Amino acid sequence: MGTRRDRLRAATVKEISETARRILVKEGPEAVTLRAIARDMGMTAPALYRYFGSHGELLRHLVGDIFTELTGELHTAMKAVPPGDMSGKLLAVSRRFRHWALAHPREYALLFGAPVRGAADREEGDFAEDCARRFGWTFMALFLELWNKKPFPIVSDDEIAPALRPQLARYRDEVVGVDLPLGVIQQFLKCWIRLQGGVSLDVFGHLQFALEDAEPMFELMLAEIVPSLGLTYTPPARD
Amino acid sequence: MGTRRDRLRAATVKEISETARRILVKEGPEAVTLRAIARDMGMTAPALYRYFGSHGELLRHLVGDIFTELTGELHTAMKAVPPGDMSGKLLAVSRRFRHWALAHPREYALLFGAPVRGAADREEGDFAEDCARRFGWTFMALFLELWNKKPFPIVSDDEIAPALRPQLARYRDEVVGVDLPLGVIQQFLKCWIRLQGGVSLDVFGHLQFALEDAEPMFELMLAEIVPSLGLTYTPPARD
DNA sequence: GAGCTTCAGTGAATGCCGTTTACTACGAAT
DNA sequence: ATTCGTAGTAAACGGCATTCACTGAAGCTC
Repeated sequence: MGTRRDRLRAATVKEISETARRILVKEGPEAVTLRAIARDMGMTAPALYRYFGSHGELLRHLVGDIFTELTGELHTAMKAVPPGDMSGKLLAVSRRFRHWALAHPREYALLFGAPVRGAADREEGDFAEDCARRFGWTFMALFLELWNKKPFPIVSDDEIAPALRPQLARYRDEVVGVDLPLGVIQQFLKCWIRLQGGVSLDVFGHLQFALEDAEPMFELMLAEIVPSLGLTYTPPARD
Repeated sequence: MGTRRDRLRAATVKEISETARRILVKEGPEAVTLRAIARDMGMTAPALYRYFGSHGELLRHLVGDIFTELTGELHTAMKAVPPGDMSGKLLAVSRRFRHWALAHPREYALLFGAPVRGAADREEGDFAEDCARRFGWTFMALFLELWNKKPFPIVSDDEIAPALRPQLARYRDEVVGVDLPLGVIQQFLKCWIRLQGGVSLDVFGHLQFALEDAEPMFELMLAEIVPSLGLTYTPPARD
């Protein structure tokens, strides 16, 4: 498989990805056109069809790359914390997520914006889909570790809304694949929704009507979430 | 002002808006092109420049219309509740917001999606900007009414993050224009961020990795928010 | 090494798009 | 009745994704 042709091909795919990424960062998602990419590479647009079936497919590949990068960031942040310090890990991951999002708004929009673009027509067995799943796992794994090491308070199954139970059970069985009380899943989703919901509003500028810098509100949220998981909140380290 | 010409002109503007809206709903934001609108109206695209300075301006007008419609919806929901029932009002408005968002995902994306499109380059004194402000007021007014009628527990100014205080003060003075403890503003933002954050994730499909119907999670959120405002949560009425 | 195949890449074309320009036709105002 | 403002048009420009027929070179087979 290491034939010369294959290596050249892989190199070109990589160059396309990097070019697309550069355009995305510098000029925004709508500027990531086949022609622009080809122009930057000294090629013509139709040549890109040798590597990607369509503009959308290229974008989806880009989405996958970005998901992978983000996942890597989060793992890095987690590893920089002493293994036993679960509060530290959760805070580190959450803050790194927000930080990455604000530092890469174009990329964040592509990953988590409204799914109107061609980038969103993810299909089964999709590269981007896999990367997104791995990304989701990062948080889930952290929650599982926390639950295993030091169970946090949860509600019993019959305190969960009846309409919610089968959904949580399905997610647990099909995606998580670990035997857990439904309350753990519910708690995970509650936290994740607050976390990502807040970050999305911030990145998309929907808090600017009131706030120039939403970090204190984010910390306020963390200060509420973290104790609800039986952990202790610590303010961010000074820079 | 009531000249024949003006009336015809206003009618055409209205028809353009309606056509754009219809295309938005049926085929998504990227299909709302000048040519498509003109085609649907039996015109040619350049004619639309008699009414809007550019594609972006037309979209911004559309955004304004939709904001106004949404604001109207929320007011309607509020009026359907006995005037003294503050819990009822808050729940009604919140649920109606979510309901409208899920029933109008294309419109919601245009209003609250990632601000990449030409629709987002709002300028000062913009029509869309005004409508957005009025929309924001709907919730703020509800909060003010609640605070005046039955003050909810808030934190004192010195318990608020120092970096947050001037921002909250600025928002209070410049936008709200009412003398209030900063804690009220902070509480308002906390609630609003949770509310809109959750709805956005839901509408944009970012909860589908786990949930098919996120309503129970939304209700769970309301059941947490409402008591924090000194109100009592009531489950939604059966259909 | 000759001949055949595979494949990266091109150029031209199609049909979209926003926007500009020059032009026409008509209603209103003088 | 003439003038003027204006709604609308057609044609054009440049940009877009995509398709198709083609070229040329690298790789493989005998």
